[in-house]
Amino acid sequence: MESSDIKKAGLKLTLPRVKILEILEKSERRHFSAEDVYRNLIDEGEEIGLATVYRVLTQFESAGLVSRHHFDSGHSVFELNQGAHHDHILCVRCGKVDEFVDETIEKLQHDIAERAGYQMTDHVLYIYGICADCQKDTG
Amino acid sequence: MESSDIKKAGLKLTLPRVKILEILEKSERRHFSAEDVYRNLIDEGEEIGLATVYRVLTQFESAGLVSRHHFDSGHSVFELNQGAHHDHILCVRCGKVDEFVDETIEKLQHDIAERAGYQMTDHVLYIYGICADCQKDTG
DNA sequence: ATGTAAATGAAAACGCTTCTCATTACTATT
DNA sequence: AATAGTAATGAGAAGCGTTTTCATTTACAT
Repeated sequence: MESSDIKKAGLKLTLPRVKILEILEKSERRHFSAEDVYRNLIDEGEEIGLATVYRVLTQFESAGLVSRHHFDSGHSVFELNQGAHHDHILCVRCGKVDEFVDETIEKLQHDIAERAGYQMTDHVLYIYGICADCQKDTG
Repeated sequence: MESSDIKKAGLKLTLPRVKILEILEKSERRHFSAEDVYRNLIDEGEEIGLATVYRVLTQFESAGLVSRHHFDSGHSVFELNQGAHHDHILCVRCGKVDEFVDETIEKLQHDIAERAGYQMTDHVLYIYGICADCQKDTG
């Protein structure tokens, strides 16, 4: 994933787009809200508007560079598309996000869709729970 | 499910609550947005505010009478809790909602949570696709 | 009947996201 | 390197679903 991907997506190479892609790539974090990205930009001294962040993230999504998730219903979370497909498991206490893959579940979903007469286009699987750390904290 | 369930939930028996529960019960529809419920009330000549609809649905959710889903990220969808747990498969063209249960997936989710050190509290599984009817319509 | 706390309706506020529009910047062409 | 033409940007307003506020009304225990 590099700036050339921006051009491949048919988007002009502009500072906001390059900076936003950099933030998604360089951070050890993997999941960002638009606000998260915006604050990172401000911290780096970049004067990029929140509207632009939303626009660029949406364009990146259309281009297949990032995925958008709706973990908790309140706001969107963006994640750079790298590595294979995976689902998410989230801590309802601390907000931690882990990832997992289960081939059996993947296959079963296709089977279910087929049996129901649907041509499957996508799926969403979130597991919510209390992570190991949070279980220790409050019993 | 009857009005007595409202009392059991520790809620006073009021006209808005009774009417809303009625709508959820009587309709052949199973999934309602707050707006859907509100419009049904208006159509029946009830002068109940949208704020009340939201409040009552939220209370019903806390009481375990209804479940709230976030199918498409835009708005919440409510469903009366009756029958067993099930997941949803949705048509991205016409918005149809079907339901399914898969014990294997249910079990695998628990296993995954356990393996990741999480104490599972909930899960969300939505399959998106094009339903049989919509496949016919546009090929 | 009566008192008290809970519930309601209307409107305002809210948080996240998108839109508007005047200005700026990128890229292709000369 | 200069220019033209289109796309991208920033700031603020608007949009949308939802929640809150607050004065008024209602249900329920006494």
